[in-house]
Amino acid sequence: MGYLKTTTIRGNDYNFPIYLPDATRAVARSLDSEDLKKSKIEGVVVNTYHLMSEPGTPILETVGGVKKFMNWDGLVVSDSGGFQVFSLIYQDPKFGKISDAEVTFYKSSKGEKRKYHFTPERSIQVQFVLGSDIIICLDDVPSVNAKEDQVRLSVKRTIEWAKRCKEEFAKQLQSRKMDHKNRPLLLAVIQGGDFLHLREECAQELIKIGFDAFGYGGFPMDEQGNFRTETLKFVAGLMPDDKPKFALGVGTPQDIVEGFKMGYNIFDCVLPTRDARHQRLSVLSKDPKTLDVLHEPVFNYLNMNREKFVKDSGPISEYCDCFTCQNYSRAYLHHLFKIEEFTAGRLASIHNLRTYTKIIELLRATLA
RNA sequence: GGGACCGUAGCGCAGUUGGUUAGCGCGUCUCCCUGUCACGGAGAAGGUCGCGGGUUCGAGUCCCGUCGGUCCCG
Repeated sequence: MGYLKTTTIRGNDYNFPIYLPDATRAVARSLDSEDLKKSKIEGVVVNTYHLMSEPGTPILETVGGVKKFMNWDGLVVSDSGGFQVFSLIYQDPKFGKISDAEVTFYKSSKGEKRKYHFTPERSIQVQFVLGSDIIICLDDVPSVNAKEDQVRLSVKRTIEWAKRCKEEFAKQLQSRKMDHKNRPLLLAVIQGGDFLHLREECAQELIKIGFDAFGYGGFPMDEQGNFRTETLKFVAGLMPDDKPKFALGVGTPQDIVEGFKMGYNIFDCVLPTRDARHQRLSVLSKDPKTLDVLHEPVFNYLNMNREKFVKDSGPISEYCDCFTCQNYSRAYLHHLFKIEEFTAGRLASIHNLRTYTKIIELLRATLA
């Protein structure tokens, strides 16, 4: 037993750990697929909920799936949409309602109101249309302040739905004539909040059903904003070591290092791209050649909206080899942000993502 | 030489018939963002209202003077 260093999906090999930015609506905001490659990104996470409402499954089917749609030949993981649906509905019931059978949600955009029926089966079907490499089971994501009783129900529902997802997954494989060589992986999410016995129960049941990979579900941060170290570590320990462990929604570069130490293989997070658009840049704490990634703080934040950068002709980070740092100055980026030019978010995102992939490279090097 | 308008926070401006600790936008400075309804959110600092008189219980607001600026007519 040990850390899973690689996996093969549909004939392609992927190295672990891996960080995947969120391309929720089939685009990592402000970036195109070439930009992602510039940042050495190897895969993305798209979102079933968002893509089934826009552009919708008929169009995705016509264009031949997400990879062709966004001209991306890297790894594609599709999130089930559970996180969105539940966080919206728990936040305000006007967004929809939840029953054991299905989730009904109302989406209004540009004055148009539409009603969707979302089931575990439907989520899987749509994910096959998306053509993703890793399909995630629809799960029940309890709200941050949920009491134990509510969390227990969410675990129960998550298990039930995972079962239904697996059945639908098998049907899809059969009707699409997919075998173990060209089929996607099916990942189940372990819920249970901070109640470790519920996490344990959830993991055991899901393992019993049998999945290709497992994910940590829920919010990786507690209400005080602290990384849920204890829970994350415990949940990683519940997962089989020979299958990919996905820490959903994690995290800062430092969180990813911590997650890696716990045994997680896959990470996705909106932070680097959202931060970039909000002028918060991640920079390596020191020269990666001398950085002890496992034992030293790996990064610092740099806010580009500072007057002091007006005349700063240096790169964002002297240790960074990204497209932005090789070609543009802090002064230029500061200027672009000041005039609210979209290119600012793009160049900043390219940099932040490269910081993430650089840390990933350092983590991989520790496995060799 | 005559006339009009304007001087209020670093910048651009509001300030109603004079009424408690003078507002707004931008900027500045903090802080926040973790399976993206997120090209955003929260907060703070900063002004003896050009200057000097006067009227009034009370003046950024009214009156006189003065300095500075913009424009128009000679």
